[in-house]
Amino acid sequence: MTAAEKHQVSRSSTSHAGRRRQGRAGIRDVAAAAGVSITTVSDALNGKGRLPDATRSHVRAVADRLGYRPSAAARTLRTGKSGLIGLTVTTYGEEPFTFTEFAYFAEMARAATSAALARGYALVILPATSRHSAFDIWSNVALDGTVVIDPSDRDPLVTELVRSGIPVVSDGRPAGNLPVTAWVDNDHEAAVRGLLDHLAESGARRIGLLTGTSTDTYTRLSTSAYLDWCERVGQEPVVEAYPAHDPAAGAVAADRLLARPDRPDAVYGLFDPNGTDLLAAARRYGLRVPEDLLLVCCSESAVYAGTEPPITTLSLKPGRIGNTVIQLLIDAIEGEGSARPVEQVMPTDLIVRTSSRRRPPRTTVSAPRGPSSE
Amino acid sequence: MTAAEKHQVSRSSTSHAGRRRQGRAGIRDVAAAAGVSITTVSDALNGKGRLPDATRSHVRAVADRLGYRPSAAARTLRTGKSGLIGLTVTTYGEEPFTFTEFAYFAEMARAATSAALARGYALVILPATSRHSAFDIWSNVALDGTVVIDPSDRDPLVTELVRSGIPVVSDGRPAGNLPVTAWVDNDHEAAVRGLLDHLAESGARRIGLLTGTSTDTYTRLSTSAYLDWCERVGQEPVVEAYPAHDPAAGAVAADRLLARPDRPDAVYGLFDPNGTDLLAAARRYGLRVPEDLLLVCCSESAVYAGTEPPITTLSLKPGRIGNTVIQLLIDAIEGEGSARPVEQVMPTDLIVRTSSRRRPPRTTVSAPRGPSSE
DNA sequence: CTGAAAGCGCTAACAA
DNA sequence: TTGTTAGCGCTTTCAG
Repeated sequence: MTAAEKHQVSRSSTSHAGRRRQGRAGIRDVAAAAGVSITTVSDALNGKGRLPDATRSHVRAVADRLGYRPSAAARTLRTGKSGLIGLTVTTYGEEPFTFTEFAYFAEMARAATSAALARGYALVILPATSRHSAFDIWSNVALDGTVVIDPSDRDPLVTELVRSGIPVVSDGRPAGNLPVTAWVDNDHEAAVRGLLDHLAESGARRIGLLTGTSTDTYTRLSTSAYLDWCERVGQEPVVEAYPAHDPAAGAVAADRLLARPDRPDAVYGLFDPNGTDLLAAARRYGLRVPEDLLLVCCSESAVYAGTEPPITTLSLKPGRIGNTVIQLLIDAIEGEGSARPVEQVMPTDLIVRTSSRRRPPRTTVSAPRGPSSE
Repeated sequence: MTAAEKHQVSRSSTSHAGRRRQGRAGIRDVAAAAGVSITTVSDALNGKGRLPDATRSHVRAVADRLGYRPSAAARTLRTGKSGLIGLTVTTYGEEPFTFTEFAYFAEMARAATSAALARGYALVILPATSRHSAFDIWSNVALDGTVVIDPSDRDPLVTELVRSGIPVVSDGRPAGNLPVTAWVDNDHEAAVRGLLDHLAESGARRIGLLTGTSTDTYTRLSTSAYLDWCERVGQEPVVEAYPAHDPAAGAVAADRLLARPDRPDAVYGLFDPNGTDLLAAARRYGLRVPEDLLLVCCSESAVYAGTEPPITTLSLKPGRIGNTVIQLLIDAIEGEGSARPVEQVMPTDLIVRTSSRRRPPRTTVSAPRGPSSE
């Protein structure tokens, strides 16, 4: 084969003598078909350079006709940006993504996905551990940045990511002094204080706490805020703790709390299922809610609007958090690494429902009671 | 600069004369530091070739010491595999991922993520539409395959993906004759027949259906199975339909169904929130469940185990579906495209609870009733 | 305004 | 057994 022949062949096909006819059209194919250079094709398609509109639209038409799709891999290699953001939850160990269990994760992830997409990025769901299966999936995907939900103390994953130079933003303030790029968290202490005040205003004399045995920041901050509040108002703390991972344990702990001799007349439950469990326990002990027992739990679940009675919840606004996390991360990615970490504390929402109102409005009580209590 | 000098420089640094000192170590840096060639480094790290164990471990040690992370982008470009699988839900329009609303998506996505990770792939969450923001995010990420949940008729996204040669597996059978690589779906007709039989066995004389107004496959198949069943047993159909997207409409429809002159003594609701809505409606009309009204709805939500009374649900087993979808997709990706499409129909589970049992067992009734009925 | 050429970092033939 | 070389498909200076 002469040089000329070779040249001709590599023009019409994709370089290697004539084979690989089935593969998608490449940028050279488009260039050849449009009668321009590959540079012009690239510029035309990316809106770079200053080509005449005629050339631009011609190239686009040809590309369309050939069904040309630029190779993301090549673009990533060349530009160093993949448009991909990792998302992981490290709290609850191996199993990837616990969003089934907690509405918080679902909403947070949804908002984060949405926010990322709006800025041209996509989320990749990754496992909590660095070494998952045979080979490390983390280093198999080109990430522009990573969101870590609830990083644990001295999380090795975070450390490694940061060391390898990729921005990391965490949902939940990092516990040890993890070198995250930025973090977003709720003001858990203010939230607990606020809701305890609300319960006290509703007439609570002795407020109990249903908390977890683990040492994550959320549990720790919330519990100590409760203890501080008790000390401030001079109430003896009434606390039951259980391993939050275990859903069955929650029901038992709820029961235990209401079985105590110093039974509280109001309870705050830190975790999503606590409301249901407490309500069931109250029913078993013949306690009316809210007359005999005021109830609040931290949850994003919609079910608490429909229980009997509806239960007051503390919402952490996970959607807002997910969105903020993504904004900070993308800012860091695109801002060429702006040195000092950003910390953002966000407010919570107490959604007050019947379970924590001492006197529910007459109207809603009498109307539905008619047909239901036969 | 002489050729020799140039050679020397490009050995010690990363190719271009001495600059770019801050970037992560590349494969050449490792090769230089270990005193071997880059091929040897590549082989040692990937377990390819047949190097002496000494070399292998030496190279690994050096790579570790330098904090070497291989470039996923380069690997992807070279090998043509990214290890990335797209995940999208097209049913409910623009908004990416509706997993907040339906426990089905959450569980399906969780299982899919887990299954993919176990085989060395990660999931990327992508929007339903091809043209999302300014530029097309779909063509900005290198995908080895895609999972599409509930593709709509002649989905342009699916068509385009398939045309560009990437395997697509759908959760839910494709409606038009979309050219998906494979699909997985429940046997919705058998499920509906089974649950109607169950209701009839529990004593139902007139079973109503709460369905949707949209024409997706699930709604269509379930509704027609209901109508067929009615015809077979000689019951006049009692149907109320509402736009399933609108949560408020569901409650209204539930109410309408129980307000009819030909009020059913049993109801099946096709969508997740129907159980709660029907229960509320029943209460409003003074109907006891299950004594006056038998209830079943299709849902993955755990709340139905805790309602008063617990409600029988039809589970589509989304976890199993998510897992199967991923297996089929990865098989297609790694199996070099095995021609003919694979169709997989999977069974459902009817989780029978109090709401559809005419006579609940004595034991579970008397024990808890003690403390609760003061 | 357009084209040629140089790689991005890696893997896989092919040589040595 | 190890090293050399040729690209994967694209973007981006830098000449024309």
